Amino acid sequence: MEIAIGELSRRTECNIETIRYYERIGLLPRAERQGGRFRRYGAEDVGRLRFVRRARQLGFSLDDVRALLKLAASEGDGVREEARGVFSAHVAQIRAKIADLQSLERVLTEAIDECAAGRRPSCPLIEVLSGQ
Amino acid sequence: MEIAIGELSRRTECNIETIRYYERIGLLPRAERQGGRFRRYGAEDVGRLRFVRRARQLGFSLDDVRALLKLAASEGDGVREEARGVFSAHVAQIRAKIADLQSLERVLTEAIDECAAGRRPSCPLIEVLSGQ
DNA sequence: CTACAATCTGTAGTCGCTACAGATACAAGA
DNA sequence: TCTTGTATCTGTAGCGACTACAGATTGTAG
Repeated sequence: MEIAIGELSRRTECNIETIRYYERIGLLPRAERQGGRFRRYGAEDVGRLRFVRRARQLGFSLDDVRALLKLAASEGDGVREEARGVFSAHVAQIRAKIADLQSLERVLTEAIDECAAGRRPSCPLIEVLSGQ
Repeated sequence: MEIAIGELSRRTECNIETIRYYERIGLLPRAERQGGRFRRYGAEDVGRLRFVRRARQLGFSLDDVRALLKLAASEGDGVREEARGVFSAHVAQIRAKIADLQSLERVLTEAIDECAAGRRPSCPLIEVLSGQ
């Protein structure tokens, strides 16, 4: 199986420009060129890029993805622990982000409710921003 | 009251570079210069920049902040409704983001638990990324 | 007089793409 | 044969919201 970049893009649902970008930053290995010009890919490349896309969908940074690719390629007892480390750290970040957003939501919702109540002479939304 | 940029930075807890950036992109008005060189600020500038920083802490984009600044400066019946529109749209975005992150959290946590259970021969974390 | 802090302008870097411009190669249709 | 269209190529610039310099200049304290 030998496919061009357009076909790889279709199969992985990854933008062509993004594929070239990943190659440029060294996340993907440099693709072989047909006639020194056109990139050619095989089954392994499809798998690797799908892996990358899936990790990105799960919110991992490209640096994380790099580490995970390495782990996926290596074997041994340490792999599980290391992968668990990357995943746990990521989940911790996500939880922190969720907590942040929830407290934002609370403040904003309260201000909107206050505004809807319409008791105040000036707009409570603007007041929230103007300070305590 | 006439203060320099360093003092403004201290009073608003906003980076000096960021203040200059805000001026450059037209979010803040161009500051008067003392001797044609050093920026000078007054009480109104402190208030405005605090407003901006508070809005940013609440997650509003700079474009939103621009709109909110305009609303805060204007008077009339429309202000409340317009402010409510900006706030509601923002809350909706935050809720969507929270939902996204929660579903990420679920997927990741399940994978980690599966890994901890240790029933599988290969690492479930890597498998999650490798696709079904 | 000298040292140091504060300020100035302008530019480049961050992250993860995305969108061009302009060149080149190849196949199908008139 | 010529034209049209598609696919690819490289290289660069843009997004948002800063942040971090370099290198110049000015103000203040000892």
